[in-house]
Amino acid sequence: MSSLRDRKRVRTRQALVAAATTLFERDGYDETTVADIAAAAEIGTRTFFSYFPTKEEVLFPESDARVRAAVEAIADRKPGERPADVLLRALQRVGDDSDDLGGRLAALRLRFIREIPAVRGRALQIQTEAQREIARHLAAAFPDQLDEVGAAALTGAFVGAVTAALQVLLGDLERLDDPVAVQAAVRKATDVALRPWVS
Amino acid sequence: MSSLRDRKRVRTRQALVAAATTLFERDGYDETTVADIAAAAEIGTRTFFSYFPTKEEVLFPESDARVRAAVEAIADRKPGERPADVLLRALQRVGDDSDDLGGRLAALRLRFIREIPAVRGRALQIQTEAQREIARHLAAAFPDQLDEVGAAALTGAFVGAVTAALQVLLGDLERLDDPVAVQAAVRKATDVALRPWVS
DNA sequence: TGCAAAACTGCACTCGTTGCAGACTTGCAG
DNA sequence: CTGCAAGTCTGCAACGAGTGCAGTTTTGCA
Repeated sequence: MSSLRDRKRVRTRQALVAAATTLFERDGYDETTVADIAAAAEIGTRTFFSYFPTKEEVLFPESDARVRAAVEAIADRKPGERPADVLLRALQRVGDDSDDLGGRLAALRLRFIREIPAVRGRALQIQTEAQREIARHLAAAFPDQLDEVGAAALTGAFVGAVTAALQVLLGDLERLDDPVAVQAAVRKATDVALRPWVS
Repeated sequence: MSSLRDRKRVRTRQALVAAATTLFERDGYDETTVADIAAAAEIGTRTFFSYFPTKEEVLFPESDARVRAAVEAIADRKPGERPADVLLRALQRVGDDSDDLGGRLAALRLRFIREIPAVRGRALQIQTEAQREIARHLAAAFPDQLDEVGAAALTGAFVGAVTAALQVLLGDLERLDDPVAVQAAVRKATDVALRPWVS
């Protein structure tokens, strides 16, 4: 049961994300201090760190939602599908999921991943962890065809290909805040990167 | 020509890396402050930052050597080789190169990549940049068979596969400071990950 | 209503990192 | 060899992220 305590906690968390989004949009990442964000959400500076362990983290709330989507896709496999097919479907579902919350946060995230090393680093870490988690589930789903290492290699190849392609495609975009263009880039990246396996 | 100024600068830089290595081994990453490293190398704390932009960076001197090796391998291609063949050779050469300087720094690096988020993040960034550079050269080497996006996807797939496999294999190792075991893991990772392409 | 657990907060502190300004070195032209 | 311009080294002051601590408030539940 979600007690009052829990609901309040969720509300405060969302308030922090909202406040951070607005401030980041207006002033930029480095120019916005944690104290600013906390004040805008009407909590003490110290308390911010009981909701998010670092300043970057506020840009990645719900980073596990995508993983859950992929894991679901693996669970939904039909008999006879091969590992690569399942993985392909899982990653496509993750891509579709990327029209994130409202989009403002997502746009900021893309921008700061370009601009701020600390944010880029965190994003890469999250991706790496997600990738490992997916590989684990994939290995579990095909115990006779994949060991842990093989599953990791396969997943790494797919994710690496899509990510690298996407990076080039997004690099040419000047406006990251146009969801249509971003979505198109994501789709094209998966298409190009995974074409060799679809055949 | 390397003037006295330049030679001195190189020497100081090496002194910093050496001092950092020793201190990191003795006290750990977080417990060693930049001031400690600077003092051990007999320079002012402020001056440290004119040699390395951040504390992490001291763990990655010469991060471009590996890239240069790969680029060379691409340049050395024989007529008739296909992009995947060339890339394969390039990555194998990078792997062989990994019995780094003396090995102490390399062992520390592996350990801290596991333990310290900031170091892990930086390592991933460096890898991403290296990957892009390699992709650019690959695209330039095969202008009629690869565009920028395709080259990035191919490179991303290879590097992603090897990295993910390596991560699993190294995860099972308890002693990162045994160069033989690490080297074996690297070799096995490339073998497993790239087997599908070798056929 | 009362009390224990959990949450919130300010305070003081450490550390990485930066801007600034002054002192010192080196390279080179005369 | 002398002197000047450029490059280097340094301490100092400051800022922001992040943490441990201790005291206060709030909430859940008996």
